[in-house]
Amino acid sequence: MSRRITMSDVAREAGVSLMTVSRVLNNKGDVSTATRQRVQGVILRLGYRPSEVARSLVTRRTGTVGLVVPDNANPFFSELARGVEHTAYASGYSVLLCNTEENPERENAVLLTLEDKRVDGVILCSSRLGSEELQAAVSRYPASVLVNRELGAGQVDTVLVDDELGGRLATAHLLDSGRRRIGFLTGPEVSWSGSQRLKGYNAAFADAGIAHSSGWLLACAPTVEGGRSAARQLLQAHPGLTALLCYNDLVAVGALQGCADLRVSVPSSMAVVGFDDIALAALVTPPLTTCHVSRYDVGCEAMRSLLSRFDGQPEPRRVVIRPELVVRASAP
Amino acid sequence: MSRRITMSDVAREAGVSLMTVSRVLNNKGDVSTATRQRVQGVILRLGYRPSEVARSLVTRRTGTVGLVVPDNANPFFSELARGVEHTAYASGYSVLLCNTEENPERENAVLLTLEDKRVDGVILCSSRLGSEELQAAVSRYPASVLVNRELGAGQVDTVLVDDELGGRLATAHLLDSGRRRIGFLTGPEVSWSGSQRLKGYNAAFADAGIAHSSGWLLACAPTVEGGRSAARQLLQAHPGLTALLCYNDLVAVGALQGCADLRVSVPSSMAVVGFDDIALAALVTPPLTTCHVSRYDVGCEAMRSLLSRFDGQPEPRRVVIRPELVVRASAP
DNA sequence: CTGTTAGCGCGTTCAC
DNA sequence: GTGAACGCGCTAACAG
Repeated sequence: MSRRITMSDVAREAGVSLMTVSRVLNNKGDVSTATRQRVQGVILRLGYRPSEVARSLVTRRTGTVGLVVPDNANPFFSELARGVEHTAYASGYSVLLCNTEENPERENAVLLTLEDKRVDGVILCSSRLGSEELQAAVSRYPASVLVNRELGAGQVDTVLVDDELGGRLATAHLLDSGRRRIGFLTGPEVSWSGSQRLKGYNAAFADAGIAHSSGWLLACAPTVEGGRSAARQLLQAHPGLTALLCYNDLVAVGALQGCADLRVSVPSSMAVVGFDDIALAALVTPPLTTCHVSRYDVGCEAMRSLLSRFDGQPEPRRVVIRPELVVRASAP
Repeated sequence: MSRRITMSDVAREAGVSLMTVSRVLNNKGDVSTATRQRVQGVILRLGYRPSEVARSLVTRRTGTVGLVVPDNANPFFSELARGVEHTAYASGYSVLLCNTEENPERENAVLLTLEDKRVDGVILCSSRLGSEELQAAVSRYPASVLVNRELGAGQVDTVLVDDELGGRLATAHLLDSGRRRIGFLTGPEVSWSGSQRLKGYNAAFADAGIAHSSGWLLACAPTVEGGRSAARQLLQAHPGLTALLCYNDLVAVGALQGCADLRVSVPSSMAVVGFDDIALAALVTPPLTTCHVSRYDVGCEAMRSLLSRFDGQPEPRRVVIRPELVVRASAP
């Protein structure tokens, strides 16, 4: 590769100074129409492209935001990423994608990288970090948004799914349909959203004045396999259960399989409810009853919070997205 | 936010010159153990983090690669992105994620942005650009890899799925099972992989010495909805078809729905075969026969090609990934 | 072993 | 309307 064209190449070729080139590029100051057109001609002819690296060094803005997710292969986050990228692109921002692979050390490492790259902001999803660690982390960026995680009292921009409401809706639906012994595959033990859904689960039982047992709860990996093995384990320990609430749709699909393994038929003997309403949910057999959440919208909102900060808005935004129960055959 | 700590802050605090700090940071040159430890102490105490943007300006390397995909919400690309990111991370690179949304203008726009950001390389997936345009585009980066797309003769790094083989395997399997009138939902008209699979489809018929009709082909959007409506349209136009080969698994799931709409039962009256073997494929009813391709591996290989270029390897790599037919109930 | 001098490519003062 | 200086934060040559 030959040396890249620089601003001075353009300036020399057009017979003007660096300043004039800079001015036409940024539409700043007054430049006579004649020289402006001449400069623009040279820029096109030479195929000159200003270096964002050099520009960032002086403007102290990179036009880049970091997106940190546990796993981009999980449909929840890949769709969220789409929303982030779409909104970012519309405002001229780029997105650095980082997977933590559910590993806190790696989460810290990618956050350091993003700091080194001087991103203008960070969108941190489902962080597995402790509160102090997280607080310290977010304070190192010009702006940051937490998704699926709360911290302090309105100190930091946040986009949340109202998981407590979701857990309550799902549980209430099951109770309404006459199921009273409802198991709950709660996902990763440290999961914020999992604990929120558990609150909703407990609240629904309390609302209905029905007793339940903590033995009906079981943590699991947030995957199909995690759901399958956990469902088997829970159903064997508690054969009297008549429904399974699941951390997310992947776990619910696994639960479906676990039920099949044990010759438990869904929904006649066992109702299964998921969370998220990923594409899969409507397509498995039986189709999943689940809490619908538009993760594309979650991504858009998160990016929008960053943008409003970039625009000078001083107060943190707090967006709460309400899930809606979608009733399908797995829990009619 | 207060001013960031810079190298001169560290130098002043440690009582040394900028160069010495730089040297301990990069483990270059010789520094006495005493001063090295003193400097490292100051760095930790101040929480200093070198600016990658300043460093990039002088080293002319950003430690960042661009990943351009049609749609990160498509499982194929989100898993590929995971592979790219994993391999990149292991070698200290970051990934800028860009969606083209199947729009050539947007594809050109994101490629310009990546050029402006001075990425060290680009991974361009399923490009919809014309050959000349594409040639011009890739030549603007220090390194680039094409995925799911060929260009020239071994001029550029390439990772391909052997889609012709896949099309042949799938079609031959259907012919072997006694199905002779096989429709093909070919996906987007400009799709490279679609046209390759069509070659395999034609080749399998030729191998078997069986006649087929171009009326059995129909283009469609690469989505569930696209597959559903296309399947209905094709089956109504050609009621004699006994099998449907589909551009990808999403289209195949749509085809399953289209068959259900028309009261055509799968697999007894109609066999359906997909491509890619996304998670969904094994979970729908009936489970999909499909061509398995590890898109995670595709992503890893693409990034590996970039890395070998960064390491000075002059010859382009060409990786061909062979799909494997996974036989399930939709086409036994 | 350590410091000094130059830039990397661009925007931001000021003058003219 | 235009240009000459300077600096953003850091590394690559040279000195010493």
